[in-house]
Amino acid sequence: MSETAEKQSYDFRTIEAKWLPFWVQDGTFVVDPADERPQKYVCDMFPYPSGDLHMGHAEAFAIGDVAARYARLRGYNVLHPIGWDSFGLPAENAAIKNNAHPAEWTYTNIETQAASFKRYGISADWSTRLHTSDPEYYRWTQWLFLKFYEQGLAYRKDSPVNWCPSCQTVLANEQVVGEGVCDRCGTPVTKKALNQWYFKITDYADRLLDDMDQLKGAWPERVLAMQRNWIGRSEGAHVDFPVEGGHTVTVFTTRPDTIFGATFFVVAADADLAAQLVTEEQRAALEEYREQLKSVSEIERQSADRKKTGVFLGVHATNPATGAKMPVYATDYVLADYGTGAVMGVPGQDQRDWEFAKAFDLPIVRTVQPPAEFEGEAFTGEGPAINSANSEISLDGLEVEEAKARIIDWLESKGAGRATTNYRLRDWLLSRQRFWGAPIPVIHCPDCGEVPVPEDQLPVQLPTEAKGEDLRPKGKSPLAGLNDWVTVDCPACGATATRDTDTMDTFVDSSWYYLRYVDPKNTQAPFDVEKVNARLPVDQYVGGVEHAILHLLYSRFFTKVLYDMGLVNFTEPFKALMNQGQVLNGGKAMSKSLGNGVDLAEQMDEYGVDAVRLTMVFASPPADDVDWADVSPAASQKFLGRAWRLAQDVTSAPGTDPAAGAAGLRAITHRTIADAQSLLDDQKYNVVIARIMELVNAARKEIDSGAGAGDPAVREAAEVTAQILSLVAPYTAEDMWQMLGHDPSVANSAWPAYEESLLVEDTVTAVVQVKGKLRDKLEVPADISAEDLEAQALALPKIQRYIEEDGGVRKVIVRAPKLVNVVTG
RNA sequence: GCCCGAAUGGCGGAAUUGGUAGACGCGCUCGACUCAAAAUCGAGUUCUGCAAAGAGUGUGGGUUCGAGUCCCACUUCGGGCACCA
Repeated sequence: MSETAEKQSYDFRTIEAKWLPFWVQDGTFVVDPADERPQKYVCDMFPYPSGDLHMGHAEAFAIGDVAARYARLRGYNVLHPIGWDSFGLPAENAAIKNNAHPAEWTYTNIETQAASFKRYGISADWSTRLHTSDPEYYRWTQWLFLKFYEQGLAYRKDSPVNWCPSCQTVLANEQVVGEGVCDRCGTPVTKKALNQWYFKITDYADRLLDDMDQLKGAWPERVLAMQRNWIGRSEGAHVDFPVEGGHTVTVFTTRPDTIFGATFFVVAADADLAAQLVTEEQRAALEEYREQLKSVSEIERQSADRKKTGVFLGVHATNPATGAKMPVYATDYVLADYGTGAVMGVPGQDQRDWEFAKAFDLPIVRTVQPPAEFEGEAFTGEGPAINSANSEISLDGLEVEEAKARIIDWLESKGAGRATTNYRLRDWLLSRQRFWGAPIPVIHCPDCGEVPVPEDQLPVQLPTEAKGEDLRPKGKSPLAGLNDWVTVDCPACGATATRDTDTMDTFVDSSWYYLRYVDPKNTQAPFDVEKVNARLPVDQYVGGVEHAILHLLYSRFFTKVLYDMGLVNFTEPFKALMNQGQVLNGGKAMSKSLGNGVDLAEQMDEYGVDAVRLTMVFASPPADDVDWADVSPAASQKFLGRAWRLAQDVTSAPGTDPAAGAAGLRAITHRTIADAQSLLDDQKYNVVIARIMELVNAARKEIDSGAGAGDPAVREAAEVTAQILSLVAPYTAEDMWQMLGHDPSVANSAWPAYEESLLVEDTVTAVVQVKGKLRDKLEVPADISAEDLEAQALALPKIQRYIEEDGGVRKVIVRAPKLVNVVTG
C-alpha cells in the first residue's frame, strides 16, 4: 500500500463479494490427483438437507475447516470433501404435504445448503460432492448390501421388533431413545412381530470392542465409553438345565458360582421357548398372561420398580449342581433377545430374582456370605461362598472369582456348561417401511424364494412417478402399493415375482460415504480400492456426539466387513474423532417451541461470515457448547477490522527482510507462530485466536507508538496474522494477504516458520517465594546460574525481612532462571 | 443403580502439564475525540481492605519446598446405559 492511497474502512460485504467467486474460479481447494505430498483426510459428518444451514452446522463446519486449512498450510495434500445424507423421512412428509416427489424437496434444500456452504467459506473440494439419494450412489449401497448378503451378514428373521405407530415403521434398537420412545417423533414404541432384514453386526462385537484400543486418546473418551456400554460384553457361562418333557434349556449367567442358590427357573414370556415348555394344562394360563402383557407399554415394562409377574408353566427343571427340582415360570422380566431368553433364578444373589421369589413364595438360599452389617435383600457383593457343595465339588469358602472358575470347570467336565461371552448388542435391523431410501435389492419368487437382484441390474431405482398420497405410510412400505414397480420377473427362473418393498435404514447410506468421497464418480465399483487405501483412514473426523453409537458404530462395522472382503486395508475408518459442542441460546438448545432460534443467514448478513466463524471458534474449546447469548459476533467483527487495518497500514515492500525489524515485535510474532502450531496440533482452537489477538495488539502498538508502520517487523506480524487468521476468517485473511502484496490464495501459502533464536529471551522474570508464597520478583539474564540467582534472591530487602521474621533460612530451592523458593524457620 | 465427563472472576474461558492463577475476549467503570451520539482509541476491572496486607480455582483431608494441576473421600451439575441375568 502506498502512503498516498486512500484508506478504506473494513467492509466485510465488499471483501466477501470479491473473494467468493475467486476461490471458485481458481479451484483453490480442488485436490490435484498428481499431488505427491503427504496426505491428510479431514472430513465433517455430512449434513442432512433439512432446510438451510443452521447455527449447529456453522459451529461444526467452522471447526472442521480449521483442521483442514491448517493441514493445507502445513503442506499436506488435503482432502476435505462435501456431500449430503439425502435419504430420509422428512422428505417424504414434505412430499405428502405438497403432493410432490421427495426428490423435489430434497434437491431444492441441497442447492440452498450448497450455496450457504460456499458463502460460509468452507474449503471443500466440490468435485467430491455426492448425495446418497442419487441412483449413482445408492446403486453401490445396494451392491454392498448384496456383498453382505453373500456372506450371510444380511439376513431376514421373524422377531418382535420396535414399531413406531406414528411413523408406521420399524426402528433399530439404536433409534429407540429415552424411556422407550421413537427418536423422531417421541411416540412410545411398541413391539410387533415382523419379518425384517438385519445386518449381523453381532458377529463383529468382539472386534468392535477390542479395536477401540486403536482409538484411545484420538476419540473422545465418552464416545468410546458409550460404544463399550452399547456392545455390553459380559463374561459368564452357559449352563444347561434339563426340563421335564425332554427339553434341555441353556441359560446365560455371569454368576455361575451362585448356581447352588438357583431355586427356580424363568424364561421370557414372549419367546417361543415358553410355548414349547408349557404343559397342556397350563397353556391357557400362559396365553392369558401373554395377552395381559400386550397391554403393558414398553415404558411401564421397563420400569424397575414394577412388581414381578409371571406364570407357572407346569414343568420343572433340574439344577445340575444340586439335583433339585426347580419350577419353571414365564415372565416379562426376562428379555427374549438377551442371552438365551432363559435365566436361572438365584434370589439370594440377584435383586430381581429376590423380588420374583417373594412374589411367588419360592425358597431363597444364600450362597455368598454377606458381611455382618448387611441388611439388604439379595446380596450382590463380594464374599466367600456358602451352601455351595455337592458330593463332587465344594465352592464353600472361595471368593467369587475363584468360585466361578471352579464351577465352570466342573460344569464342563459334566458336559453341563461352559464359559461364554454374551453381548448386549443386537443385530442391526436395517429394513424400513419407508419410501425415500435405497430399495433392498432382493426379489421374492414363489418358486425360488429370496433371489438377490443381479449386479448388472443395479440400481433398483425408486419409482419417479410416485407422489403425495402414494407415499403415506400404511403399515407397510409405500412401495408395496405401487404394483408396476413391485411386479418383476424372477432373475433366476423368469416366473412372475415381487420386489422386496422395504428400503434401507439411512444409516446404511452413511456407513460408507467417506469411502466414496475419494472416488465419487466411479461407475464400475463403489470406489477404487487403491485410491481408498491410499487416502484412508480419515485422519480427522468431525461431528456431533449424537452419533456416538449409531453412525460411528455402524461405520466401524462396515469398515471391518469391507476389510474382511479385501476391499480396504484398514480396520478402523476414523483415526481421530472430534465432537463439536452444540450451539445454545440462553442455556438451551435452539428450538421453534422455545422461540430462541438464531438464524445463521441473518447473523452472516449482520456481522459477516468471518465474524460468525471467528465467534464460533473463539467462544470455547471445540468440544464445548457455545451459548450464543454469551458471545459477541460484533466484537469478532471489530477484531477482524483491527487485523485487516494492520495489513492496510503496512508501508514496507513485500519481500522486505524482517531481520532489521523491531526485535520486540519479532519475538512476539515468532512466539505466536510456535504457540499457534502446538495449540493447533492440540486442537485448542479458541486459544489460537487469543494468541492472534495478542499479536495484532502488539503490532498495532508498534505502529502507533513504536517503530511505525514502515518497520519490517510490522509487515512480518501482519503476514503471520493473515496466515493464521485464514484458518477461521478466510475472507478477511485473503484480503489482507493481497493488500500485503502477495498472490492469492493465502490458504495455499506455506505455514510460517518460526526462528528458534527469536524465541530465546535475554532476560526473564524470576519469582521469589518464601515458603511457597510469592514475595518478590527479579529481572535476571535468562542464562543466570543457580548460584547467582539464589544470591540475588536472598539479597532482596523484602526477602531479607521475611528471613529475619521467620527465623533464618532452612533450605533454598532454585529453578534457574524462573524461580527461587526460600524455606525459612 | 452402573459407566463417562465437568466444576477457575459478573460471563465465555486461559494456565508451557507440579513453579507468577485469572492470558484473550465479553460486560462494566472512568477518560480522550465529538455540539451530541455512534464508531474508534486509552486506562482500570478476582474478592476483602483507604492502605499495608490478607484470602482465593466445588467441599474435606493428604503428598510436596511449592498443588487449579498428583492421591484419597465427598458434593453438585451434564451426558450415556439401565429388569442385560
